[in-house]
Amino acid sequence: MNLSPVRVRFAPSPTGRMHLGSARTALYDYLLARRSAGQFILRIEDTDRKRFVEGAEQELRDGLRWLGIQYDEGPDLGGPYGPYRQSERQESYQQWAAELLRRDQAFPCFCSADRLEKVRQEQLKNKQSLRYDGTCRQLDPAEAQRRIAAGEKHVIRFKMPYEGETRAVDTMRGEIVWQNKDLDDSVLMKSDGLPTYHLAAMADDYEMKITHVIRGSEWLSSFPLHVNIIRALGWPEPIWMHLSVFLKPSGKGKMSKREAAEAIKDGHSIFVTDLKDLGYTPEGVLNWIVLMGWGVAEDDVMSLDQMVQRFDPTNLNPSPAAINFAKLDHFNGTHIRLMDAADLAGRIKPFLVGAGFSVDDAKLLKIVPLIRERLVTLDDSIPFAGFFFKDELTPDPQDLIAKDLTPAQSAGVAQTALEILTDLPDVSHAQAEPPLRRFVEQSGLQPNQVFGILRVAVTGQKVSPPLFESMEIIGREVVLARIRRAVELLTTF
RNA sequence: GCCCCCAUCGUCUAGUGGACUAGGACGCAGCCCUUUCAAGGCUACGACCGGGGUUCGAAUCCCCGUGGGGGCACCA
Repeated sequence: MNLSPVRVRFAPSPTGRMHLGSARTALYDYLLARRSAGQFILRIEDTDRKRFVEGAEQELRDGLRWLGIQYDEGPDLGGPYGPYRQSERQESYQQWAAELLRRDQAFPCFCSADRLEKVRQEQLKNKQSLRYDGTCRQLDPAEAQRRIAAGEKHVIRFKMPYEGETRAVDTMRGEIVWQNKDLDDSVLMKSDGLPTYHLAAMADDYEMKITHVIRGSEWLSSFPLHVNIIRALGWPEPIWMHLSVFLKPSGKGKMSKREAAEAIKDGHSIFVTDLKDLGYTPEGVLNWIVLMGWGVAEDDVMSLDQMVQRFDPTNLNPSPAAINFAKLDHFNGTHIRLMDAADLAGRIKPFLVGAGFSVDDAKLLKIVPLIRERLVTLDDSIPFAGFFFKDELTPDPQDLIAKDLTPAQSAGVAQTALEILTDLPDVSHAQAEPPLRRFVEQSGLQPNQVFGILRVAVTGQKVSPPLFESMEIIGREVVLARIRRAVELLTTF
């Protein structure tokens, strides 16, 4: 691929939450920019005042920051081509619209919403394609001028050629050809004086010197409009890539609101900040989404930097991809296992604190190696490490009874173990294991019967990190107290 | 109804005319390891949508079907 520096932009509209599709587009933008030592720009497309959502831009920025996708220019950072919010660039759009009018590549349209709707119904009835019928395109320019001067409400539409064809290249798909007769005279400037995406995005891309446009495939249908606007104004054309959409897990249809809610019920989510709260790591999420639409032959576990090294946009896959949360779990667990203890401890701590535990850092650092390979999400640290920070445990007495043993027999086992441990200077792994193993052998019991009782006694749960390592961290006094308590529970069962 | 895009294991994908007995990953199943749960190791199962061409040779190129997806707003 060509490695001369690119300028790419991630241009979301602040109309909702940041989802996986956006994150992946931003990631590809970032990878391409870094790979070529170019710039990655964040631009906010807020020309729709009706759909504006307060806080959406903040969530976008938080999401990007959390993922580690850093932009070089943006609304909060500034940059040489600002402002980076479309609402702050209105004069520019008005000028370009005027220029299009001057070049006879656009026309004012006075059609009312009512009339347009009637036309649409008619077309629907006649099974025709749904598009503007060209009424105002025929208007005498002087007449149109008079009506504008008189203050009549109007929009500006692009004058799409009636004949011939439009050709444009998408790097993932090659050349695409449209018959101009199938194309529409789309609105460029709304009657409120604000531009539509079509004009605003093209003008910004031109003024911000964007070289590569990476966007969702939902833009494929307005692709010919966009290249025609660019060509009408004589601007240089960027290189285009239209990314496939994400399909719901079943593979049938794209992610919907309903499906998003379904995922949340399942302990997953398609929203970036939710994933963070659920205990997913940026590494895991990034590794997961980078591979949806792009493939590597082998070694698919990658850090962001490794992705930068390997990313090749000519290898992107244009077909839609079904979301697979099991794979997110896999990548998240894998990256957790790759972290060093201090790093992981720092990430786990907020989850433990959030669950109400007061966390001792030194202790947590010792716990981390024990639980690291058991975590799928950071959130899993709560069941695996919580008991280390509890003052008192109340195990279910039922759980203290070993398989094939009576409560009384189980109590006897616990009592013997308690005596063995009491005689020891400490309950370190090295000190505690040999005598307890000897006890298992002499008693003729199964290891899991003895250790099972102790596990529940010491950790309060049937599933836990390794027993001896856990006891060592918990410490002699607490371990003995907990086993004593278990004996009590079993004898009064 | 119209326009456009897409098509390899259940899923994400590698594959750019001969190196394909179609590779990897997830999941699933089995085994090993093991005091629980994991992790790890090994093994198994599993795909070129269909039909026509082009070619000595096609998963790969072309056409047609079929299936899937996106769009057809004064939303992005």
